[in-house]
Amino acid sequence: MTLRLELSTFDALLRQGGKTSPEAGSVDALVSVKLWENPCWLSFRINFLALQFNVPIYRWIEKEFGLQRPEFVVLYSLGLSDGLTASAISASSGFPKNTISRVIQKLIDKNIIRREIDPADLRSFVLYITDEGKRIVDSAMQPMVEREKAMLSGLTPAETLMLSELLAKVVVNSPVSPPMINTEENEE
Amino acid sequence: MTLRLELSTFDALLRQGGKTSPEAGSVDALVSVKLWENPCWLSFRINFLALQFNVPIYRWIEKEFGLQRPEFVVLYSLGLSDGLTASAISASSGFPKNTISRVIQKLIDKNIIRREIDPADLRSFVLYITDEGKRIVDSAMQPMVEREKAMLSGLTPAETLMLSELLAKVVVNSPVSPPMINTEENEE
DNA sequence: CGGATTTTGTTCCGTATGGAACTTGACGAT
DNA sequence: ATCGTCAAGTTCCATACGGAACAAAATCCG
Repeated sequence: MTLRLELSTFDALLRQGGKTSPEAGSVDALVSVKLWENPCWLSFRINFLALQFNVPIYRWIEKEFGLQRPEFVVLYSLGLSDGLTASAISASSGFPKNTISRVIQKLIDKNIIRREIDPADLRSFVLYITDEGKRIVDSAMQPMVEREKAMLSGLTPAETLMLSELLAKVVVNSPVSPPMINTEENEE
Repeated sequence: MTLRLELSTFDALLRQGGKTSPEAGSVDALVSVKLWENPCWLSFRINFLALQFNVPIYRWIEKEFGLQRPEFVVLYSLGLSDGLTASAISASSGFPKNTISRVIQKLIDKNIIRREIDPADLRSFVLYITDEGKRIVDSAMQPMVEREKAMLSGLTPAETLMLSELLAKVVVNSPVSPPMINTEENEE
């Protein structure tokens, strides 16, 4: 139990990182607290930004194409890399296998994707996007990119590039399938 | 309609930002594609990291304290800033009001938070964390911070500080309650 | 080879979730 | 004042979600 949690000045610095504009009147009071006085600054900022992107985008996609989030995730994945298996999509997206499976059925019924047996492995299927599916992904792409641009509009190009690099580094480095090792006490 | 979407080399640069290690054998194939060949690099990286943090942490919290995500979010919010209203928590967390409302009831039943009438506004209640609630937040804090540290372990302190600043800047700048303006076509 | 183990995808089922309608109180205008 | 509008919370309800158990095929290994 050599582990010690010290609230160093550097941690405080991290937490308050970027608190350049002291007024910052634009942001909600509680959001301010969660931004600047939060030991878990990373997870708040990440989750906040994820919501900021997802909620409007997926609401729009639902209204526009009648597809809900996991459906579109599968479609988008195939748009990026056609010919995937269900488990590959599940692994990369974080949705459990059964959700992906259910959603694949729906997409096949809607004639948005297509499924072929993999002769090499009779358990799994290979999924392909149809023309209709391609059309949907294409017309959804621009609003999504625009939304990202809007979110990044406060950064300079250099800062944006830096952010991109740092996030990628964290993703690559991030321990895969984190087992959430039982920290200290494990009384069951 | 002066808006034009050009795939400049800078966009490509952004997308591939930080692709320093060409081998990068550790990361899943589809994850690689979504990282490096994705027009929506921001949303993927953000969502991926959010999952990377949330899934193990909330699984652990559920097992350890019997609280599910929105319950803990309410509790955590009060831990950061006691004496909030339901709507403030809803706004800052992104969960809809009814979910927060339901969850508050549960937490009151479990004697983890407490509710008082706001004499200034008879519609709303002010919420306070109880000693039991404080105890839970305190013992959950360390694993959460540890998880963040683990995720950031690939960055130098300087890079971590930079990431903190950039994320904060994006959060502050991010358009509040994005209306998802109907981009171009709006045929209904 | 042949039985144990792992992997892929599906089905079952209880429950958490969020949209919509509703109640009650605050507020603003004429 | 009183009406119309808005804001805070609650309730209702359909459904999307994910854990767990499952069938079938592949893989491992003696």
